Amino acid sequence: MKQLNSAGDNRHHIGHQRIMLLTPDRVFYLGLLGAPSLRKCGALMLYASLDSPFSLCLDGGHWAQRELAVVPPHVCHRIITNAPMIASIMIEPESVNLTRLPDVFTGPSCDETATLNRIREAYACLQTIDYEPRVKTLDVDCLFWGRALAPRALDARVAAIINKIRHDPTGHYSACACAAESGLSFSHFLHLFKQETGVAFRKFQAWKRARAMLYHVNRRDALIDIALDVGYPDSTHFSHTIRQVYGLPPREIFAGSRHLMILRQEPLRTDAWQRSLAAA
DNA sequence: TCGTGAGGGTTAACTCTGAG
DNA sequence: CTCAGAGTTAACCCTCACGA
Repeated sequence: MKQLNSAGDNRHHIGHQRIMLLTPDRVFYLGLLGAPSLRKCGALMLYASLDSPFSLCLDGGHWAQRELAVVPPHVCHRIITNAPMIASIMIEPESVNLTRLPDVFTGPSCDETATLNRIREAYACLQTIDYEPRVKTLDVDCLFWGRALAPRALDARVAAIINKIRHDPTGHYSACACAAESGLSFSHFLHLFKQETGVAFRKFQAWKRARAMLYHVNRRDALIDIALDVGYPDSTHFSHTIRQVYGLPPREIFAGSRHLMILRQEPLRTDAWQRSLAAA
């Protein structure tokens, strides 16, 4: 396994292993991008190039060439790259204190080169893993940002509902039932939920369900089976929603993910991983 | 047969306002 | 801070058609 460098251009370390780390609050993806049309994810997105820059268009605005870019949750965007692989990181906005994120997310004061190098180093480290370990959000945060990201303080009643959805995003939760469970009226629950999370209850649920698909992207079953497993009523609805969120039809996503290694849950332990955590 | 797209009706959810 | 009601919105669900 390779020892991680702490500085300098490390792009030569990154091989061709496609990898995705999945925790309930984070997705770290290194792999094919395809040619997505408009996409709109419910997570805070960070894209990082591995070699050549990519082009990004936010909310129908101007195209910009970038090596590193942040897209806020639920913002329509389009991304194009000629590079075979791209790195992307998704952070569930309700899981972090948005005012205490690393510089790259919060403002122009970020040292882009250093951040890019750190991300590339982290992915290079991930690529040295030769078995399927289990992942903890805390470990991955330390690897990528050098520290655990500060959690968001949410109203306990909203947090309880969010936690329930996090544990089973494929389930169906009516706002009415959730309100009753929280001891709130229907209208106040919806109001409080949006106030706390910044997103409407239904939108939140729809995103979590679309996100749950990621756990299945290297399966070879029929899409209808996967759609049903993820909680969609049929393949039509599945196809439509996934295309809206990821900008690609499910068939294309699954075709591009056949050789994707998926790491999930907890805890994750390798020599290189331990070294990088110790150095962080 | 399977995956996808489009259209239309239904209904749950959203937003706003006002009141206790 | 909480609740209730009314009007609006959009997600859901169903059906059908088309192409591979």
